[in-house]
Amino acid sequence: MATKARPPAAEETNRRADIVRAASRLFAQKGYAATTIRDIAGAVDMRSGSPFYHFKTKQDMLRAVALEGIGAINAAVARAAASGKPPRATFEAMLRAHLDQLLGEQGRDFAATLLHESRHLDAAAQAEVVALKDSYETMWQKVLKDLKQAGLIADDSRVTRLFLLGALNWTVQWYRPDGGKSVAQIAKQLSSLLLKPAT
Amino acid sequence: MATKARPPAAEETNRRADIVRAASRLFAQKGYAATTIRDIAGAVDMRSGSPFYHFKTKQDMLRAVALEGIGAINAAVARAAASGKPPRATFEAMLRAHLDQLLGEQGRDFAATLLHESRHLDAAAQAEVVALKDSYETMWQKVLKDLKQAGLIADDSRVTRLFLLGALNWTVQWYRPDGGKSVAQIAKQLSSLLLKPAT
DNA sequence: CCTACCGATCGGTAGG
DNA sequence: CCTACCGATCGGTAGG
Repeated sequence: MATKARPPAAEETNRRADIVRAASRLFAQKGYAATTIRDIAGAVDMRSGSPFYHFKTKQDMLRAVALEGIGAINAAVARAAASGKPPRATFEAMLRAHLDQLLGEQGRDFAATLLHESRHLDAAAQAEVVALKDSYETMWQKVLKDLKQAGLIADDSRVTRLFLLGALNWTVQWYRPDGGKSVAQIAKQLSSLLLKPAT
Repeated sequence: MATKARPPAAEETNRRADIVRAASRLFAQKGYAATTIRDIAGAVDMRSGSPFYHFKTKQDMLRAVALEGIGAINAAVARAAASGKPPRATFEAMLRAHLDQLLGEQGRDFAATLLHESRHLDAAAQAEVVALKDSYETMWQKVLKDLKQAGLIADDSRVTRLFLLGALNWTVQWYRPDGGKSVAQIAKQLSSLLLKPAT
């Protein structure tokens, strides 16, 4: 009787992923509370009762979206942070990675849900997200320290980091993909604003 | 028959203001969609039907909160902008004024609702808010120009302004009044981060 | 994953 | 401003 939990069939995980993606878009657009199970079901051509075959509650869907959001940002920025380049180049690569997740087609609905709807998570899920966010911020703390040691920034305190993340996360409110600015340009501009010019 | 609209009695406007204040707190805490008319009524000791004596719809309450929010920020920052001091001092006074509205007890629920719930406004009300926001941003555009002419900042472009407002508005997410930092200290720190040191 | 459904709750209203 | 109420909608479930 050495039964292990059977790995889910490909179709099953696909349908589940479909639901999560549809939920991320609707949560990002209308907000969690204003999004209906029927909205989500309709977006993936199911009837209203069927999403509950994949998720126990609506909150579990939000949890899945938020965790995928912070997970993707974490992974992308971690990759940039580990590039082994000098501080300024590493910093700019991290800015690009973060903005790619927030503004790019792949991640933006997950990121927007993470940023704006996390308060609707229950306490347990909120704690999960906070833990991942903390480890995320540690990466920024580290580059800021490196930048300071390289003499590229005057202050690497907590508040500086929060200003930086604020400027980054606020782009969600105003960035339009058709606005003529690329993510790379925006990253470069923020870097110039914060760091001393390369002499 | 020269009847003018009778000015509302003091009690009437007080009760209305009570509702708006209670709504601002609940919208800020739980979000617009998750806040119930019964929540609001209960917070001002009314029965569930009574708020509709003062407002036609729930959306009208949101509109009142949002307009009061942007109005208060606008007024406070305009006062600071008109101080006639040199650019750096004016800039710092504007930072303090903005942060006072976002983080101070008076304005924070209105500001949070404005920042996070405006998408639930109908198109007409949204246009009203956007118009006020535009005129608000113009004030920042002007100081940034003055700062550049004074050689205190390298770039006064639109994106710089949006980074600045992002750093400011994001404070709502992390600032705790009991955290040991005053609004004035935070304003000073942001000013130092963005402007060249006074030589 | 669908059908059929339930109890709860919601924004809003009529009449006083 | 309250009482009493309405139709609509919501998250979730039983049974297949």
